[in-house]
Amino acid sequence: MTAVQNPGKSYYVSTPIYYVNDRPHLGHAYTTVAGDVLTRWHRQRGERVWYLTGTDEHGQKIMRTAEANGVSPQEWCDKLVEEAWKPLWEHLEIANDDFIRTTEDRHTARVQEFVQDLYDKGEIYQGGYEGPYCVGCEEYKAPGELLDGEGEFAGQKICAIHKKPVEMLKEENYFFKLSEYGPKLLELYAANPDFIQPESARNEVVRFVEQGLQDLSISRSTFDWGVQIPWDPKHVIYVWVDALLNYATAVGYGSDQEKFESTFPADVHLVGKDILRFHAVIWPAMLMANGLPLPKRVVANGWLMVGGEKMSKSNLTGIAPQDLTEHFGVDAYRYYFLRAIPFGTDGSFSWEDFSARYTSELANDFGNLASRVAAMVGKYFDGVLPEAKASGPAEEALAAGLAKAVAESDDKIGEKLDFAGGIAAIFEFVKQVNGYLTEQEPWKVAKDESPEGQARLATILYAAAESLRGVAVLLNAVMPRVSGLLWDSLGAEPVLGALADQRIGEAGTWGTLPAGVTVTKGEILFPRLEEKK
RNA sequence: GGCGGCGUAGCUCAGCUGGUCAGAGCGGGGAUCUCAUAAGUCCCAGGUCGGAGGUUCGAGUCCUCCCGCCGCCA
Repeated sequence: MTAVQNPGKSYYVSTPIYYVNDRPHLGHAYTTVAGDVLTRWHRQRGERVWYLTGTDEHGQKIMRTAEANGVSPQEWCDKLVEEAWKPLWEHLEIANDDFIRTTEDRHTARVQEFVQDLYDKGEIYQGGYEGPYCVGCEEYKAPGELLDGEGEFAGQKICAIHKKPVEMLKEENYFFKLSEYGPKLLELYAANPDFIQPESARNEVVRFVEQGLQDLSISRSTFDWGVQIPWDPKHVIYVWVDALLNYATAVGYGSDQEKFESTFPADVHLVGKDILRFHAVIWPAMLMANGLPLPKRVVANGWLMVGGEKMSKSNLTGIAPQDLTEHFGVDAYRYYFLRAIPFGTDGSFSWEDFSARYTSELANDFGNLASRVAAMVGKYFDGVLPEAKASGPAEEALAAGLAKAVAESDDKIGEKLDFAGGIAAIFEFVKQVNGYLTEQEPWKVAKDESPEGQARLATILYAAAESLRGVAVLLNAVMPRVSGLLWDSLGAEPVLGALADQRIGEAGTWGTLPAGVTVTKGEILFPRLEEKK
């Protein structure tokens, strides 16, 4: 990690600028939840944070989809954004600071300025182009990467990704001198090995750039759903150039310099593997061309495999996030994908695995722990958390376990974006607390009515409750609602303040939860799942 | 067609530069506590490490070929 150069700068994370051609699916939600956990974590470190998401609404594909549905492109986007995208993020408790739409004036005006700047600097020139074009990909294809059509498309060339016929297009286009940035990009990758993650993705990008870059066609004149080229309004700006700029326009580029300087560039651009190249090649080249600072990291997450069926932009499965949250709940949903699949690698998901982890990890290990501790404080101390006056080695071991969980999860979640590893560290501690209770047997100690026995009982239950306090703080970023329930159950808020305000750095400070708080049993954290389905 | 990568216990996966590397979690089986969401804790896995050769004193761990997946490129 490099030292912070601008102390007042926000930790800035973006989701991909999602193409709003259709409703969001599991893959979109996976990336967005990851970014939400990452930013919530950094907020709990006490940092200034900016979490951006938004939608890419231009391009031929959207135009045609809208046409097919008998509405204007803008109406189509409005409907999807308002009825599907924004509601899903609310549903999943995504705490984004902004939601930018590329059809908004604050974006389009700045995009024109940016492109005009490049034009004025000689980074853009006019040229002609003719070739096979895939509407699905929104890009020209090299003849060699096309497949021969079969069945209804027999005799035609089809796109290898979309399996649909390509069209021969001829355009007078404007080109960005991307080819000149190959060496600089390779230098960037070499000087910053972490710029692209994971490593497998990085290697592919490096190899791609090493083979030599072509100049990028950045205008289209065959349709008009886009941002006009300022000096030649017959053209609209290539949708990806338009879209990528959201990461700058949304944080004040060209309009609010103070905001821009305190936010830009991004610390982390989260992307799917399919759009990695746009973010790791074109985007930094665009910024270099206009003398703007480059993002710190572009991190690609892997594919989710469902029952062996891979999901992708062009192969949507029928699974909506709501199909899962309905059964498992939002908190468990947020937890599951990050816990079960190492971030950055492809991973398979199944209903059965989700169900198994829910029952074993969330309900039995974690939820039940909270339940048994609250029940005992209620039963033996009338719900008033007693003081720990007889601590010993067992309690020291617990405190050390919590400190370790804090350190490990902070490094893994907050720095390495290893959500699975970080969550595992927290749950190892949960397991340790269960083991502690089994060894200490407070239910037996409770029968010893001597002062020593009662002091020991008080100490055990205090230690268990204090452990849960730490767990609530650490899990808040991942499962805000349930962690809040636990926080309430511990009676912590009146004395310690809101859960979201608890600092990660202090989460391991043993003895933070003061004796005397009112512990209540409260709502079951993770109810057992219904047998159905 | 060229180049990554993958194929390890029922399931999901760890196994860096070759010699406790045959593992973890879950499921399953057994024991045990009883505070708790019939939850907790402890014990039990003998799987030809995709297949066939080869290098080596010794190979999931290196080489060759083959089979099956996946990605990038052409």
